[in-house]
Amino acid sequence: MALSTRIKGSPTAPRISDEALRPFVGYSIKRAMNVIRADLRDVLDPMDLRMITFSALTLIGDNPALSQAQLAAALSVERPNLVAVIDELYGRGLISREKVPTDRRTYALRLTTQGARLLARATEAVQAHEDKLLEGLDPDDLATLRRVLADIERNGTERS
Amino acid sequence: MALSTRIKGSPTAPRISDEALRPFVGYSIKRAMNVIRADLRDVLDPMDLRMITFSALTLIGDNPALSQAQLAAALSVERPNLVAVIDELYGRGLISREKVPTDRRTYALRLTTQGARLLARATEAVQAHEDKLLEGLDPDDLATLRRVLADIERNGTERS
DNA sequence: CCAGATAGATACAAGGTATAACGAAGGAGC
DNA sequence: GCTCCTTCGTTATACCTTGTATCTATCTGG
Repeated sequence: MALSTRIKGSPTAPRISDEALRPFVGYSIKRAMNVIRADLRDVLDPMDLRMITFSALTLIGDNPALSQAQLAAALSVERPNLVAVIDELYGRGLISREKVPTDRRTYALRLTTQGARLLARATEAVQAHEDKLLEGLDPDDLATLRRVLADIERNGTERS
Repeated sequence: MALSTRIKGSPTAPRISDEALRPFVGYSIKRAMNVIRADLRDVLDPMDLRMITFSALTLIGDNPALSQAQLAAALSVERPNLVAVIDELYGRGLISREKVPTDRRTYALRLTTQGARLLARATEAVQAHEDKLLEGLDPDDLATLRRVLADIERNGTERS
């Protein structure tokens, strides 16, 4: 890819190499992530969803009655950053917030039928996006990818 | 589904599963990237560098006299977003900007001796950060990781 | 009951990314 | 020479993401 970094149609500007950064795995991960985010944004935009709102919907659907703190921990985001997300989902009628009698500080989050319906549509769209992005890749390589990424995440969080 | 096993005596809220998101490779990439960014930030902060300024310094060092547009293309960032970066590096005396006589629109970017010195220090620190993060991982798996990430990036950029 | 911890919220700061549009300059074709 | 179009660096803007400090209400353990 370093050699194919082209400048659109420009005859004067020669291609520049980013080989000096390629040895860093973080650089490759970042570039791949940027591509995924841009593509995913196009996929979720028509449904007025973002990465974080889609992720939140998915986890709420899979873990009914969870609290915001639990959701934040599962998504590895700070609690304050979830407030606006929950507000938005609640305001759009996609989730419900029930007071929990045993702990009056927390809310129990659940999908509404509307939320479940949107989530189903979004999940299908995101799956199609991934299928295209991973088209032609070896399943064994993808398994290795997942495993190594998990190892990196663990290596980084354990030592903090 | 999720196995949110509530332990009665647990003082804190039970852990929630994110298994519903794990099938998406993008999710794993994002989580790994978050860990890397946080760790890299701690590494670069003492040198007053960010990911983007470090990357820019590296490419300028490896491709002397390149222009901002070439740098932006190589880093896959939009040209406007590079202006502040170049301004900062120039203002700190880490790079030079020479007018190019053959094209008076562009600047030729080069490292100053000070910039080269800082880059050497930073590169060493970043390499140490990566070594720790990739500690214990199989070299073949890492090679696969790089290859698959490059494939994903190509898959995503080709189809735009 | 009290001290400390936790849940949700508010405010704020800093980065990252994308787009539109501008003036200056270059290039191709006539 | 002289259009027409493109590219370069730039400004302004908007939105998203992430993190920290702080507040309150509430819970929990001693």
